[in-house]
Amino acid sequence: MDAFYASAEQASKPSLRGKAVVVGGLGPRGVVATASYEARVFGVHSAMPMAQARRLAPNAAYLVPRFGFYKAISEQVMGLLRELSPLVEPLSLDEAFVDLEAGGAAWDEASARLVGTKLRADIRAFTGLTGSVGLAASKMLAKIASEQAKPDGLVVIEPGTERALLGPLSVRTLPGVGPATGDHLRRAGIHTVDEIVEAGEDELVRLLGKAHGHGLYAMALARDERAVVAEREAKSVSVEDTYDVDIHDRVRVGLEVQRLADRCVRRLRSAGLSGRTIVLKVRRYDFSTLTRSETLRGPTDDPAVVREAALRLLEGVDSTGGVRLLGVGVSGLADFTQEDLFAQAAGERLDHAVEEVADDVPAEERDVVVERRWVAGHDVRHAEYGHGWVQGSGLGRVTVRFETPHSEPGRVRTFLVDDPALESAEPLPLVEVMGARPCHP
DNA sequence: TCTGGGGTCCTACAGCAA
DNA sequence: TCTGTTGCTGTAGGACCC
Repeated sequence: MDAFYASAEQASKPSLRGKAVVVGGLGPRGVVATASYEARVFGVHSAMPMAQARRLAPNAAYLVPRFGFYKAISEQVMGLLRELSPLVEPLSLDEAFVDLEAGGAAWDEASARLVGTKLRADIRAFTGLTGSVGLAASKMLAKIASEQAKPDGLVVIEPGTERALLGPLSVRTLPGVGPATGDHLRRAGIHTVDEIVEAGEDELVRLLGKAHGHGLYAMALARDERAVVAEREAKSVSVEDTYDVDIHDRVRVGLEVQRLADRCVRRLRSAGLSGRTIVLKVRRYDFSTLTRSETLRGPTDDPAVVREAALRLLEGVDSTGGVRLLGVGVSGLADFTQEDLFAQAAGERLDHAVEEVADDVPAEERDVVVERRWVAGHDVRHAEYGHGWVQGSGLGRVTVRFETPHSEPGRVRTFLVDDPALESAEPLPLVEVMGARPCHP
């Protein structure tokens, strides 16, 4: 999907169409998740600090991501993909590999092109959004093709043309080459894929280590035999929070760690999992990050056990100077819990306590309900004016733009934050209900 | 007002056991 | 019995991806 979160917001809010839209964390330490193509013109891009984005594009619309909304759209798209083949490997909410051969949907370039074209039309019809398709003989090449196809396009890499196409491209095009590896290669005088091939496999292994070296050399030769894997089992579950202001108080750090442990366990349980290794993550005031882990004798999904392990790990961490991020994770997962009867009985008592303490709402969203009731970008309904979305709030006021995915750009009105006529609302479907699979986020 | 959140995979090293 | 090798497990950190 092209600039997925931002496009979904533009489809949902007519007044934002054709405008610069930036979706991401709006707090003092937020980063950009997605920038619309209009915002990219100003130099705004993913992973950029939000503060920098605001300097570059002060007039863009800044919105908090609505994952539930995006997930509903994503499920529709994934449904369309599964009609093509049982082998669909989602990479994220907005990207997936499909093995067209396995589905019998395509067997040569012409049929593949036809399938891709129809898919793009279907995505547009069912979601109102545009997606790009890359068609090639391997995952790596399909990915590169889809990048080249963006936005709103289709690119086929024909068999036999792969090496010539890859050769002049930057090493950064290859999957697995990020900033660090890119720099490493650059210092060795290797800038393009061709130069990787020229350097030779031994040199690459010397530079990057065994696994990475062999892997990258194969990729440079366009050799990629990785299969499309439909069902991937999770290997770890984790939660983390970055705080608006560094935490110095050791007691508060301990409380936050316990909260995170509880949240992590709730996620673990809702996935029907338990795990053996508890991981504590701490990012200090200077952005240095450390992890501490402890492996238990058997897997657990007991909140008290995870909390205590996380606190033990915290004891060995120096937090002088303050911490900006805390995280708790569980790995070594099993799809069962292996506890004796006594532990289970004790666990049940404690679980009860946990569930009363907090529902499964992340801290930011809880704040939203309690303190900042109106979140920029979220849908609302007004008794008199109908459906709209929060454009901004502050100083006891909330500004709402009244429009729906199918209306003209709407008008803006301002209310008191506690106006009884105003209530939060669910997102409206992006495509008017028709046919068998209406978009119903 | 610098730098999110949720993951995966790889490497290196220490300790232990065969 | 001592020593060296090998392989596994646990731990920590780094890179990468969306």
